[in-house]
Amino acid sequence: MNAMLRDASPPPPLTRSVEDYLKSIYHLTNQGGFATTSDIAAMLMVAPPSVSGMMKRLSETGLIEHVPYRGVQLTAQGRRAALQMIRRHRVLEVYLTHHLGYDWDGVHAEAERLEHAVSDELIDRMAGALGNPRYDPHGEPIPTAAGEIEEAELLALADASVGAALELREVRTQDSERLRYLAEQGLVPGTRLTVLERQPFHGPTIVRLAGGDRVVGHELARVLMCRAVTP
Amino acid sequence: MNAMLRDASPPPPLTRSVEDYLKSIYHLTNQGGFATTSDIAAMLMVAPPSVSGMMKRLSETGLIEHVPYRGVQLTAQGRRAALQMIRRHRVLEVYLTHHLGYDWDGVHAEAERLEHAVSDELIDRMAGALGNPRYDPHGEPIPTAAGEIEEAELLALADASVGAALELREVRTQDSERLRYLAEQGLVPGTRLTVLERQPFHGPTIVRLAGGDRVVGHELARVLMCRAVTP
DNA sequence: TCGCAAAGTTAGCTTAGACTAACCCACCCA
DNA sequence: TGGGTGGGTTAGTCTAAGCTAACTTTGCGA
Repeated sequence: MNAMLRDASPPPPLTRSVEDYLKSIYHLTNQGGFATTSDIAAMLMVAPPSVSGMMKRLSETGLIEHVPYRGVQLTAQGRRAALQMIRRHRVLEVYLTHHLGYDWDGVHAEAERLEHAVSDELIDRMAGALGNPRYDPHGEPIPTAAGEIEEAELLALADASVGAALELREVRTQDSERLRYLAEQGLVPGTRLTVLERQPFHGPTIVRLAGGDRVVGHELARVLMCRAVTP
Repeated sequence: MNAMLRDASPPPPLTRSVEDYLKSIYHLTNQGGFATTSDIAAMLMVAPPSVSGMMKRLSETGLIEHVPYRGVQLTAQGRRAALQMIRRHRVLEVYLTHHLGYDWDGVHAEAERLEHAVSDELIDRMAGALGNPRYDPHGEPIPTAAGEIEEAELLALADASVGAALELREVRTQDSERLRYLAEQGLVPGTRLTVLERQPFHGPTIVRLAGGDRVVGHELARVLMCRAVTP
């Protein structure tokens, strides 16, 4: 209605829903490109028209860029908000595992709810109590309070060539059973490994760790994200 | 509609708003009697008709007993839910002060938001890490996980008779300035004191602590809740 | 005891965010 | 090149929870 008034009011705080949408869009566009309506809908378990409606509101408030029938991308402002949520989530995951005895695999749901309620002050205090960790328990980088995030060149173990020396950096699943199994096998972020062999036709990858050799099926090898290292 | 269906579905989780209303009603009816619409409205900073609307819903779901134009009281079920919220709030306050460096007076707002997002498991872990404390930083009793709360016979310092030997148990204010001032004076939960003198006409109360004598104005003496002790 | 002020309630509107049903656009393939 | 088909959007409904305006009830005090 009135341009003066429009710009005068401070930006309202984001709702829980908006925070969730921004986070999803960040994850879906992380490798570049657009996030589609149906991908967002699947990730948040809502119906596609709910996403269309939210996309309209978010692009009106300048958090995303929406190309109808194509998809959406975050604006700089939207990206900043998404990274803040990701920082909250990952700091919470580290804090809950290190200080309150949560398992690597049970911490996600708790953090998912808390990330909408914590203040930045509390997150910074938790991070401080942990010595400002750079990675969460899954190995994913934690954005700084200033909104910087490490962009690592990662490749899935399933795509690594035989002979490569790697450090396992991220485990891209939240599934408890898979996480527990991988931890038993010694496959946690930080582990060094060498690719010994790969069977064809989506067969397993055989790797050598400090603790011995492991046979990793194709499905799991696709979620084990690694960084090349010099042996 | 259908009695079979009505009882078959599990009770839906309470919304944030409902949790806040139940907590307010608990506090307002703690000394017995009814909570009135306008008291609840003032405590939650909403308009009275919003309260009337919510009272209707809450009595339909069996959480409160509503006597129109008179007020409301919690049912057993409502009281259980309210005590759970109070446990969450108070455990959070202790945890944030003891483990994350929050001040006695700055912790309330953070706990107010977190109490709606934490799981009971997290609260129990926090309580365990603290050695299952019985009182929060204000001296208020923490309900157990089973929903039991200590009902203490407390009297305000302003009402205590001269010569009485007391233990300060609760400080019934959330105001930062007052809390800071009282802490400086050594007036925190657990402090032992003797009433030396009281000036008439709402004048100050003079008390003796281990650390010396203090003059406490009437306004503050009304929020300092004490328990009689044998000297 | 009667009237009026204060308190409580009802009626009706708003917003966020979900849903279903129905319609539209883009693109692949024959 | 022109259908289909599948994914995206629009239209319209629902619920929770807030609001204001208009009403009813209660109970105090003249």
